[in-house]
Amino acid sequence: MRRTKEDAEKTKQDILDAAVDIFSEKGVAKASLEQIAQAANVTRGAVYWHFKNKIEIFDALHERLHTPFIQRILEGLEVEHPDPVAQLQELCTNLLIELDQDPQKKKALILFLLKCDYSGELEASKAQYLENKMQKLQAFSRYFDKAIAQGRLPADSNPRILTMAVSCYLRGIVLEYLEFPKQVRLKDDAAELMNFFFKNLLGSHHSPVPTQ
Amino acid sequence: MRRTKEDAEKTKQDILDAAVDIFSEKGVAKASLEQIAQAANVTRGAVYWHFKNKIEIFDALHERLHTPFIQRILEGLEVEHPDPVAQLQELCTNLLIELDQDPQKKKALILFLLKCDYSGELEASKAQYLENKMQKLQAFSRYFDKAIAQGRLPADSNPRILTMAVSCYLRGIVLEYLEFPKQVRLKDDAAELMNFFFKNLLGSHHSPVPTQ
DNA sequence: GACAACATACATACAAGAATGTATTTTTAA
DNA sequence: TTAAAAATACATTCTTGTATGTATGTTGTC
Repeated sequence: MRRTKEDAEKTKQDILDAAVDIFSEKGVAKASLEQIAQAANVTRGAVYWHFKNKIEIFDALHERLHTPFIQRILEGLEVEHPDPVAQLQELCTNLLIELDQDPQKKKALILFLLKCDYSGELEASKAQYLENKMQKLQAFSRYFDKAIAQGRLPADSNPRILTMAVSCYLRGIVLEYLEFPKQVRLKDDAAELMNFFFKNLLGSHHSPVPTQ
Repeated sequence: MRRTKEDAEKTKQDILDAAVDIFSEKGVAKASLEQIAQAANVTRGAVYWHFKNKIEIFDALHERLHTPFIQRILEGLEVEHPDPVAQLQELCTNLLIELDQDPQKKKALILFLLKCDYSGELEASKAQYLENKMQKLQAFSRYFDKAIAQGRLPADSNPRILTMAVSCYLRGIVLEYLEFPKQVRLKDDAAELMNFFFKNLLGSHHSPVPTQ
């Protein structure tokens, strides 16, 4: 059933969309290509035409999620902002609130944080995953570097620890939210959670010395 | 090949130990009982004698890990301590440092946090998992309740948010550590990470009014 | 205290289902 | 007409659960 190029591209996206559903429903390991094909209203033949195997589908989804996310963090670094730490706080809060409002993103994140493990078949994908994580950490770190250059952070603050702390805290919140949405209502709690965390770092401009 | 009761118990523990290894190597979903049996130097017959199926093995491991953990948190509540929040901070720090020093516990945690998903076959286990998590949250919360009763927390602090925040932060730290031990060196960083987090809550005894 | 009678602790063998990858067709756009 | 975009068919591989075999500990009984 030869289709036009646009049809083919749509089929491919249908397969990816179906994969998100099936993966997050059954878990990546237990999801079969037959199930994905059915959910996309095609046969396994179509799936194998567009993708080499399950791993390639997974990697494609991973990219589709991560690219806009890292872009978002980097964008903030371009903009001028009086207080980089406050900016980072806003960014984190907004990311959480937007997550709460975007079911698509939510499903994809559930998949990558809860429904997959990087053992065995996905081990090769782990390298890419780590690469992405490093990008994220570096981007976070640059917010703190900016703040330090502006003398806006307490003298005793350690940017490496701060970066790690933010990253861990965010990950923990997202996980708890995805797993137990009834307990963690991001819509209401995101701002307060972030506020508590950043309280230490704001306001008390220890040494408001201009750069240099 | 009837063995004595002690032999049988040892076999059972061997199977559980092997299961930890195989599960964390291949992931729970992809691990086969044949692989576990081989790692334990028995046949699948022995495995099926001691456990109904893979899920029962998983549940047994889960219990073996969680029971001492929750016990540990509850113990702290029995002891008298001048500052419950400082006590909680110590507890968290210690838990992290001990984790770094206990390869067995580490492997088990990797399994439950990174190598399994609760879709499909493990869905029934999720209820138990949630039950355990609730116990943990309540225990954490009781530390803050104590502190509030003693007037040792800032007036504007919200115990629900605090509990959530601690829980998320801990989870994030443990995850990042297990996944990237090279980046997060708990031995060196645990105290500082915890210190940063609790800084807000200590020292500034807003209203040191005795109970009532 | 010896010896049936039974239960336990496994090992082995087998049948059935599911999933994968590939080979082969079919249809139709270019 | 030829080659892309699938559908279909097939062989193979894994796993699982269960059924069955069997050797040995254990227990009650005389």
